[in-house]
Amino acid sequence: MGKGSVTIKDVAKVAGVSTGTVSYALAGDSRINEKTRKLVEEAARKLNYVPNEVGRSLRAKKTETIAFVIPNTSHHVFSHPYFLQLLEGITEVLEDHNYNLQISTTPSEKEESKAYDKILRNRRVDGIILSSASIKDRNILRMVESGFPVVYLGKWHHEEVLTVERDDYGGAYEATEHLLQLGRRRIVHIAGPLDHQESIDRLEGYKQALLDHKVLYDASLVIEKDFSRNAGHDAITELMQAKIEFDGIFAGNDLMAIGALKQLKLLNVHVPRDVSVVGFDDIDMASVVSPELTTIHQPMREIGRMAAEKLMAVLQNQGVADKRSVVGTHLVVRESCGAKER
Amino acid sequence: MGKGSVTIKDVAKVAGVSTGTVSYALAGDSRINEKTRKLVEEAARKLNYVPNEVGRSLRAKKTETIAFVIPNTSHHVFSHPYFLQLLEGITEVLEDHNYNLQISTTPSEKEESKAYDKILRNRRVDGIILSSASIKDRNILRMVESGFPVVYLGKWHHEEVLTVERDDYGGAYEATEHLLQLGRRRIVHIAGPLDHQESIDRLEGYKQALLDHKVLYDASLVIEKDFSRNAGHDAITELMQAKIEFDGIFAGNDLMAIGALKQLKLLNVHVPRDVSVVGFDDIDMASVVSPELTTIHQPMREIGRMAAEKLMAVLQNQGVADKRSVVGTHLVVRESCGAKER
DNA sequence: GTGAAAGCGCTAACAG
DNA sequence: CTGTTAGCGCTTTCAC
Repeated sequence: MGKGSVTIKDVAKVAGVSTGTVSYALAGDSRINEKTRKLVEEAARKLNYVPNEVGRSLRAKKTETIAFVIPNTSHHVFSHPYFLQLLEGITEVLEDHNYNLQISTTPSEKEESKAYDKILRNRRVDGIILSSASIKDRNILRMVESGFPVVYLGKWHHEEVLTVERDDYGGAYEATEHLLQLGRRRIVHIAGPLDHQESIDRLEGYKQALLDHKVLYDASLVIEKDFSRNAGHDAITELMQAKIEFDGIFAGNDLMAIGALKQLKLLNVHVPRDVSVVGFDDIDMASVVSPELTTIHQPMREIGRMAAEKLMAVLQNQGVADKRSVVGTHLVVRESCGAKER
Repeated sequence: MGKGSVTIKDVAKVAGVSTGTVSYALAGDSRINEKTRKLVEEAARKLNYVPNEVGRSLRAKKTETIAFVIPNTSHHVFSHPYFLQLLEGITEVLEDHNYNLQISTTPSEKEESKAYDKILRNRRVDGIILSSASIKDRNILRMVESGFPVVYLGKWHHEEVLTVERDDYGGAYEATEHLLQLGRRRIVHIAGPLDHQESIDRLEGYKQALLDHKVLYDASLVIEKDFSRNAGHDAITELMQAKIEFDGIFAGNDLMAIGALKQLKLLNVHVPRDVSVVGFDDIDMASVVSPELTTIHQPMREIGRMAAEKLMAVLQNQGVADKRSVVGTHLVVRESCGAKER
């Protein structure tokens, strides 16, 4: 436990060899004599030597660290429960590969451009997993198309970009169809922000399901909100005030569905008798609310895993099988739709 | 956009000065002539120069990165919703200080010792925030008392260690007292793992409240579980099978309380009429379950902020005012205790 | 006010 | 087989 940290020089001195030999010995290079290797290992152990990763990184030009980048205000993303699952999936894979994970939020809107640039070029990380963002975000564009190893969590219009996508369209279609099959015809869609691709796709899935079931699309039934619980709450209030009739709700995510559920209860609208509700995400909360929320399940942890695996493959030059991966979603029928009562 | 990344040398060449001058100029050192500074800045901008942080770190012997270390299986911690709030608080502060955040999980039990050592000595981070862990964990001990800048999230027996603590004892006392004041006398405590200090303290608070209200402590009413939703569920099942009577439950955390709530409903035990339930944490879920969960609020985001602030103070040699910080908790009365019906 | 050069800790090419 | 050494990119003395 000396004062400064112990370096390879210290080990070399104690073992009575050169630093180069220490480096080779500790790396298990076959050229090093068995005896010397033991000697070096002994010295390293005695001194409690841990290689300085910064020196190593500078030399190797890689850090064995990747960043999970969260665009825009961190607050927004952190409020989403599925973020944890994503993180869990990512860390699992990184552990296997002995990689480190850095969480990067981008400070303020204004500084975003600079912030992204820094992440890309300061060499602190070897690659990034990029959480999905507004399609208007020019910085995302630059990041994704910079050539820097990036895996984007969402759909991207360019074939060469590595992505892990959910089937937003298909999930929305299934959710809406489920409501239609239950006999619902006036189905509200509480959409997420429509500058987000996932929101657009979910809206499209909703529309297509209506079309296929010969139900006229009514724009007044679609209401754009911001993915928060309050948003679901507000959506109901607004619909009621506008005296818009509806017998079903397909919410763009579970939080909004849960907000809606609560407000409906407050207004004495019975779910699922009067209104059937379906969400999207299948967060933990969905199974504890009452009535329990019927929703579209997304395997977020698996998505995290896949993204990390894909990035690892690139960084280790293994080549990725599919640039695009689409993970399936499926309907989880609980109580809020009324299907179980039939 | 040359092939390799642009270094300080490139900038120096273009600006027609030495690398030292570039470094000074970009740092805004007053010794550099205004004109030269402009020249350098211009060159840097033109080349899109971003300093290599690894080189900088090696030289400065600091990385401006801290680690948030999560002991044991990551899965366990990731399943706790408050983790996000903690993370949010930490990142907020780090952003202000331009520090990076690394999430470090410790792989397997077996490897823990080595893993901790690496974190401490590989120089990839300047300091760590350490999530609370089992009191039996010897590695935590070593980390905390290694002299490396550490802020521990929880109580520590040694005065010199920096901590941010919740008032587990006080919160538990308040929760239990609330149940007592509602006339409950057979109060079950579903405790968290008792090798965790917070679980011990909550149990102590529970006991003391009983004592102060002259209610005999009955060990058969205390049941040790693992903080998960299933655990709450199981606890109820076991109590019922053992035919133990109770009219109140103080759960060691919200997840267990929510699990218990669900199982009680299944068994047609009415909450709060037959049994009053109080949780601990005040996670988001607590306000969406039905009945809504009365619980002890903990400001996790604030705790994250404080921990990060404290670590920043140490790393920037500002000296910390209080080595120990204890943040208050308070009771949030909702529906599961029955107080609102009076 | 600026340049030259040392050196942070490490690895790998080159010599021997 | 092992030692010597250059150099990753940066900052900061030390000269001039």
